[in-house]
Amino acid sequence: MPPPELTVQPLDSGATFRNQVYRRLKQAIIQMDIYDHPGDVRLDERQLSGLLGVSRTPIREALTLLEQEGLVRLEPRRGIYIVRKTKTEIIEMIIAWAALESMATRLAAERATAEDIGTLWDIFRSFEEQAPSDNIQEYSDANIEFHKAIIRLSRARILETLTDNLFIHMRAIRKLSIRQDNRAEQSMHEHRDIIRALERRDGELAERLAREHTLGLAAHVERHGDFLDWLRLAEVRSADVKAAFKDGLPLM
Amino acid sequence: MPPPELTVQPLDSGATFRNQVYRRLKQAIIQMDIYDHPGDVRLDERQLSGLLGVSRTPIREALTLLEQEGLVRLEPRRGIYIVRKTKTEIIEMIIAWAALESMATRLAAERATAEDIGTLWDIFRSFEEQAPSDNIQEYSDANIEFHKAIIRLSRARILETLTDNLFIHMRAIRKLSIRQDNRAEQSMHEHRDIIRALERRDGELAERLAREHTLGLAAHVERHGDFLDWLRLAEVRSADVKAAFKDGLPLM
DNA sequence: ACATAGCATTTCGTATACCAGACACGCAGC
DNA sequence: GCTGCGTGTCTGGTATACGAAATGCTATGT
Repeated sequence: MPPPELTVQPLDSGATFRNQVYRRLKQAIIQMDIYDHPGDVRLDERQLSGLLGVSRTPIREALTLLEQEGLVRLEPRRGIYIVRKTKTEIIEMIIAWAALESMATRLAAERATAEDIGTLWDIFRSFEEQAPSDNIQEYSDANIEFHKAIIRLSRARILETLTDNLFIHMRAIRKLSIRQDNRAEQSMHEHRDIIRALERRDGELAERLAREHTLGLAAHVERHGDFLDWLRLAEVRSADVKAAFKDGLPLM
Repeated sequence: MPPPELTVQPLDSGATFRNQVYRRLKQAIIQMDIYDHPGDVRLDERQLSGLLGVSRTPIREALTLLEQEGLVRLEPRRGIYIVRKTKTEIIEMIIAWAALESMATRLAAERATAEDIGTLWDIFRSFEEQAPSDNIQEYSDANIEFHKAIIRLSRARILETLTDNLFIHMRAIRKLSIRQDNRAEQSMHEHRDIIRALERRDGELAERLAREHTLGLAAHVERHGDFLDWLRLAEVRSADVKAAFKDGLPLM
C-alpha cells in the first residue's frame, strides 16, 4: 500500500496587494462595458489608491500588467485610459483565437476522454436553452464557456492562457446579437458538429470545423462591426450610437 | 506644391526608466542562455538597482512585466528567479506557435504581394548557406527569422506579437542541433515547399505545410528534449549535462 | 474682447524609507 | 547528535515623499 499522499495548499502566495488589485481592476474593467459608452474612460491612480485602500505602488504595478494585456493605456503625465479595441484589432484577435482553438480541438480529439466530451454536450444543452435575443450577456458567456471547455480538453495550458487573454476582449462584440440571419442557430449547429467530430475522434475534421466556425465570426464582425470604430470618436453622441444599435446590429 | 509636412518624433514616450530597464533585463536574460547552466539564477532588486543606476521602483515594474511574459518568477520574500521552461511547456509553446503560424501562412497566401514572397527566397538562400553544425546560434536565429518573416506577411499584428513572445523561449532548444537525422536538410525542404505553396496562392496547402513543419519540431523535442527537465534539477552537475550534450543531442 | 505670459494644479514617474516574512546560524536542552 | 527555539539578516512588498512634465486658469496688457 502506497503511503497516503500529503498535499498541502501553497498557503497564500499570490495574495499580494498587487495581485489583488490586478484582479479587482481587471474585473471592474471587464464589467463596466466600456463599449456601451463613447468617450474615453480615465483612471486615476490616487483615486484608486483611496478607493482600494492601498498605496499607489501596488496599483501602478497592477496597471503595468493590465497595460501589457492591452486593457489600459498609460500615457506619461497624461492619464491612464481604458483601451478600446478597433474593429481591425478585434478581427485579428478572433483570427488568432481561431488558430489556437482549432489546434486545441485537434489535440482534444486525441486526448480527451469520452467522459470529457460528454461534458460538452451538457454545456451545449444549457446553451441551447438560452434565448439569445434577450440576455445577450448570458448567452455570450455561455458561448465563451463552450469554447473554453473545448480548449481545456486539449490539456495544453498555454492554449488556455493565450485564448483567455483573447476572450477578455470579446466583450467588445458581445452586443453583436445573433438576431441577424440566424447566426445563433447556425452557431449551435456548428457547435454540435464539432462535438460529433470529437466523438468520432476525427481530429482533422474537428480542427477544420472549429476553425471555420470561429473564422465565420470574424467575417461576421468584418461585415457588421463598424460600430467598434465609431465608439472611438469621442465626438459621437451617445444617442447616435444607441440609435445605431437599435437598428438591429448583429453580433456573435 | 503641398506644404512641407511637419512630422515630429513622439520625442521620448517609452523612454521611461521602467521600459529601459525592461528592455535591458529582457535582453540580458535572453543572452545569458540559462539553459547552458544548471541551477537557478537569482536576481536581486537592490543589486540591479545599483548596477543600472536607478531606484528599485522602475526595476520592480520591469520585473513585473517580465514575470507576466514568463521570463522570471517572483517569489515573495524569497527571491526573483529566471524561469526555465519544462520540456512539456516548450512543446506546448511550439504547438501554439504551429497554430498561429499556420494561420498566418494562410493569411499570407491571400494578402502577401509577389514581392513580399520574393523576400522569403532571400532569407531562404541566406539560410541555406549557413552550415548548421557549426554556429548553431546563427543558424537558429536565421531559422526564427524565416518564420517571423512569414508571419509578418500575414499583416496581422496580433499574430506577430503572440509568436514573438513564444519565440523568446525557443532559445531553450537552440542547442538541439540539426545534426540528428538530417533535420536541417529536411527543414530546409519544408521551408521551400511552404514558399512554393505561397507562390501558388494555395492557402490551404501552405497552412498545412506550415503546421506540419512546426509540429514536426514539437515531435522532435518530444523525443530528444529530455535534457530540458534535467537542467531543472540543481543537483545535476554541469559536467554531466555537458557530457550529455556532447552525445549529439538533437535540436531544431 | 482677445492674446499671452506666468503661475498653480494635476498626474504620472522615480527615489527613499519602512515593514514583514523567510532563512540561517547558533545556542540550549534532551 | 538531534531537535527546537530565538535572534539577526536578507529579500521582496508597501507606503510615502519628491520631481518633472502637461494642462488649465488667471491676470495683465493691448
